[in-house]
Order: sequence, then C-alpha cells, then structure tokens
Amino acid sequence: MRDVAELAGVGIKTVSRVINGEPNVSAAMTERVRRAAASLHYEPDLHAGNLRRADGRSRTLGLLVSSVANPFAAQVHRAIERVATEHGYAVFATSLEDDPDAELRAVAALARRRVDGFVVTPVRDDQAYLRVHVDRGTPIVCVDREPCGIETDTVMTSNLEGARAAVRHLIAHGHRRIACLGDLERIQTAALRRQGYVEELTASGIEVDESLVVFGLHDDASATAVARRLLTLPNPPTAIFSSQNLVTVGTIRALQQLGLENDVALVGFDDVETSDLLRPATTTVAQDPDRIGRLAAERLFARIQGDNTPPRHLVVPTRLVVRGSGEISPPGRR
Amino acid sequence: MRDVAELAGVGIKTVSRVINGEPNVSAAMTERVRRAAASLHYEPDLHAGNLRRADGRSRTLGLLVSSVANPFAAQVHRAIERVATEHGYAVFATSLEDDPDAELRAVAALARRRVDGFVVTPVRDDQAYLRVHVDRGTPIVCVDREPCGIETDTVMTSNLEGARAAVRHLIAHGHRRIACLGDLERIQTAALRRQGYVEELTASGIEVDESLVVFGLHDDASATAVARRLLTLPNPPTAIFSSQNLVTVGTIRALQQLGLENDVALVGFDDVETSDLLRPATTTVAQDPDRIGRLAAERLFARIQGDNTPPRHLVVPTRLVVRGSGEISPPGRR
DNA sequence: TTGAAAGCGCTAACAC
DNA sequence: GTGTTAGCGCTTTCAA
Repeated sequence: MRDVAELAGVGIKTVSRVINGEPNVSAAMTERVRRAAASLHYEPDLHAGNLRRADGRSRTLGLLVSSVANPFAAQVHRAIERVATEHGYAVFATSLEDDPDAELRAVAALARRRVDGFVVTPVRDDQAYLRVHVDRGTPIVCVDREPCGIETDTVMTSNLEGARAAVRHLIAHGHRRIACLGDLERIQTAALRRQGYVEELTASGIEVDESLVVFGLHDDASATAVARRLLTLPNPPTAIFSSQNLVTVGTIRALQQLGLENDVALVGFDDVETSDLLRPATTTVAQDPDRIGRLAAERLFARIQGDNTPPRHLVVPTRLVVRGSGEISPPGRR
Repeated sequence: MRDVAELAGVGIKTVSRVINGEPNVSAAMTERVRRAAASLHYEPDLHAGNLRRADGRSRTLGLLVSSVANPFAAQVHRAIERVATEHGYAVFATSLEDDPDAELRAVAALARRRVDGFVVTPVRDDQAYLRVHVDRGTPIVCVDREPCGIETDTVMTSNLEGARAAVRHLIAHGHRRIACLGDLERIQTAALRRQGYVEELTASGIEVDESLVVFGLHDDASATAVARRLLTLPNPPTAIFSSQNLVTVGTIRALQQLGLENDVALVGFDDVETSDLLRPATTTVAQDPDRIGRLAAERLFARIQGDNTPPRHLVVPTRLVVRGSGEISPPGRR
C-alpha cells in the first residue's frame, strides 16, 4: 500500500480511501491511485485491515460437515457458498468424519482465523463449548442435527415426518411386515427416522417386530449382510424402509443377489444418484440439501448483521419420490 | 493476549512464547500462562501474528473447482483437505461453475485473504495472470486441466489413454461402429477424450464416422436426446463410448427407453455412483480423484516449503472397471 | 479533499 | 528465563 501511495504520489490514507470506496476523493486522485494499484498488481491485505477496522469482519465463514465428499453435505456446502459469495464471503469447509475431537479442533482452527460465523453439523454429545464463540459475537447455525447444551438457530430435514411418510406409503400398499435399517443410532437423524418408523406403524395398529429393526449400519457392506439375513428369515419382511443412503445401496445389492428386487418393496431415505436408472427404480424420501444450505446461510448472515431475536428452528420438508420399488405389493395381495 | 499476560502476571512476550511453543520458558510459567489462557478461552489471532511473523504463512489454501457439489471435485477436495489438515492448514473451496470471470474473482478474493497457495482447475483460456501470484511466492498447482500462458505443476487424469482403453475394450469385443458422446469441447478433458477415441479407432484401422461423434453435451437430457437419435439411425452404432459422467447417465436413460440396454454396448468415462447396481452394470473408465487431490496437495506443500525445481506434470492413470455393459457383443457376433 | 500519527494483536530483535 | 520496544499493513482519528 505504501508502494502504491508512493507511485501515485499521494498519502497512504488516500490509497486506503480509494481501495475502500470511501467518499471525499477527487476523481483525478482516484484514477491516479487506481492506475498505480493496477500496475503493481496490488491486492489489499484483508486481515491486516480487519485488525483496526471497526467492524472487524474477516468476511469468512466456517463450515463443519461430516465430509465434503458426502453428496448431501457437498450440496449443502454449495448452497451456503452461493449465499456467501453474494455477501462477499469466502467459506472454509472442514470434514469431521464423525470424529468428536475433530469438531473441537476444527472450531479452534477456524476461530484462530477469525471467521465471522460457523455452520456446524454437530458430532459431539455436547456443544456447550460453542457458547464462548457466540458470546464473543461469532454466531453459529447448526444443520442436520440439533446441538446439545446450547441454543442456536437450526435447520433440519423433517426426519420424523419423512420416515413416517415412507412407512405410510408402504402400509398403503398393503405391507404389514416392514423391516427398518439404519445408521448408528447415536447419530440423531438415524434415531429420528427410527422413531418415525415406530410411530407410523403404531398409528396404523401394527405391532413393531424388533427383529426386523436393525440400526448401527455405517456402510453398504454391513447393510447388505443384514438385509440378506432378514430376507432369508422363515417369515421375511415384505417391505424394507432403509433410512440412510449407503444402507439403501447395500439393501438393493442384497435384493439383487437374492433375486428379490421385484418382489420385496423398498423405500429409501435420501435420494441415491441415478435412483431412476435402477430396475425397479428406487422410491425415495428426498431431502432438499439446497434449501437447507440456503436457509442456514441466510440465518447466519442475519445474525452476523446483528439480528439477536430468539433462535429459530427451521424444518425443511422431505418429498416422497415414487419410482417403482416402493409400490410393490406384498405376496398375498398380488 | 494482553489480558492473558495480565491474569498470569507475566509479560506479553512470555504468553507469545508459550502459545507458540518456543523454548526458554520455565515449566511453572508455562503452566501459569496455559491456565490463564484457558480460563479466558483465549484463541490467538493467526492473521495478526502473520503480519509480523518471519515466514508470514496464513496456513490457508485456496481451492478452485467446477463445483464443490460435483462428486469428482468433492473427492479431490476431500483428499486435498486431508493433506492440508496434516500440515495444520485450512482450505477455502470455491465453485467456478465454468465461469471464466468467477476464476478471476475467486483468485483475487483469496489473494486478499493471503492464502499460501492455490489448487486451480483452470476455466479461462489464459492463466498468465497467475504469474504475479507465483512471483510473489504463492505457488499454484493445476488439476484436471492444463493451464495456458504459465507453467505450473499439474496433476491430470490420463484422459487420452483412458479413452483409448475404453474404445480398445469395445473393439476387442467385436465392435466397429462405436459412437462417442461428450461434453463441450472447449473443456480440455472432453477434447482429449475425443482424441483418444479417434486415435484408438485409427490405430485399429477403423475409419471414424463423424456422424457417430457428438460433443457439446453439458447435461444428461441433451445426452439422452442425442443417444436416442443415434440409436434410431438406419445403421445405428453397436456400441457407445460416453466420455463424461452426466452424458453416461443420459445415454443409459436413452438405452432403457428404447429397450436396448442389453443389446448395445456402453463404456462410460468416470465412475457413476451405483454403477454396479444397474442392469446391466455399467463398465466404466474410473478416475482416481483421491490420488489426484493428494498429489496436488503434496506438490503444493513442496512448493510452499521452498521447492523450486522445474514444474512437474503428474498423470494419474485410469482403471477400466468391467461390469457388464461394455462386454455386450455386436449383433453379428451373437 | 488530503495527510500525519496512533494503534489493532501479534512476533522479532534485543536488552536484562 | 523474561520483559521491552519497534513494527507488520492497514484503518481510525484528527488536524490541516
């Protein structure tokens, strides 16, 4: 900046004014400074400025997700980035891989970089440690899972209602023996989807057969194994609700291996890419990651801009996408 | 930091020493400072320190990709992040959506945040503007596409050889009328894959029928339309090489619509998620985004650490994944 | 309309 | 071992 000032033959403050578009600079000066800055390829140091700047904004956001490679998280990320860019913000994305310690490390690392706000997918049992940051003026919005020990804005998929819709759909097609597979139950979304399954069965007067409910499946291979076991039971389920993406993939593989893909109904939670190319095409409860990301970012920017109304809890509805696999009738009804 | 010093009853420099793990501090002091820092939830300001620090490292990287929501880019991103985390670095990810202006804006925005290095997927016709940053000590590694107007380290998929392997595979199964579909040809990877197709046909003494080669397809819908047209030609192709992910999806849809999925061979470039669940399962030329990302990050860190050997051009090989769709024989051979 | 001086949170250099 | 002073690149405050 000093170099630019010297080259333009002006004071350093004038350069600052031009760079920041402050008023009270003559057109001639502005032009002269612009030219000098361009010829030196000058880029102002945002962080140096923030040290003294009144608002102290780094124009930077931190995003903590399960993994940036996870398709759902990646779409949420893209939506957040879109809003951030509109506001002139850049986004740090960090993958936690469901590691509670990684959550702490990531928050600390980004706090040291003075992000203006966080979008967090909670992993730990307790997010009370985040209060310090909120108190210091770094707002936090949680997505996909509720935080514990602190009240923040949240944006969540309607896991319960989505699961109920899936099960309701299967019941409407005549099923009463419906299996339910899902992820580790310590993950809140998994627990909620299980709850939705139970609630909907109960509401329809169907007793829950616990032997058909298996959670704790974190990859497709274990889902395949469990699905195969259930499907070869003496009294197998006539339908399956798979409550997570990879679990759905594993379940489809099991159905194909046993040649049952056209005989046992399947509804999956979360859309699998190319669902409609499979035979039968997979009926799913689709989430809306774009909307989740957008809402989370908008909430965060509202907070950054000083909104201090009580925390809001936004729920993004799911959509049942009927494609074929979920409309298979049970044997007795065919 | 002053507050911590005061609370611990020490000088500010002692706090600095403890925070940075510098030697020559007594154990008692260290403990005292640690306690004070913890009780105040002190997080050092990384950027403030960098202003004066000798190496001036922000411990921050910039990544420019087509879209963070693109599965290939997201996996590259994850791999880069993994290496970055090992080095104590955070990653800014930016989606360019193939917009040349976005590339300029993103580089400027990250330069103002003083990233220590860039991983760039070039979009513009010319990357000469990046030289300024390299000259100032901000190294750049390009991935997936070659830059123009500047020599940088590059990490690329072996597009040419991968395409040749796909076509060779189809020829080996008896095909001579092989269609080739692909993305916009101004995207370098698309052009290279087309070239591979042509080279392999030529090498096998098969004349290229230009009416079977269609590029400029940027989404699955247009791919479906084109594939349908080709397949309903009087003398249709007996095999298709679809050289991009979405194009493969569109082609599969066309084959299914026409009921030809078991009659016309298909090899796709880039693995489609759940390729193995389709019927027939899709034979693909799989890329290795994890390796691409890892190599790019390692190259970048080598540069950051002062390596100034001539630019290296790393090529990551593809792998032909045989699953069924590519092994269908032409009608005459059945 | 312009510029000089002070200071943001921190580290480097040097004194004690 | 520990503290003091100067200064990183910028914005603020205030005087010209």
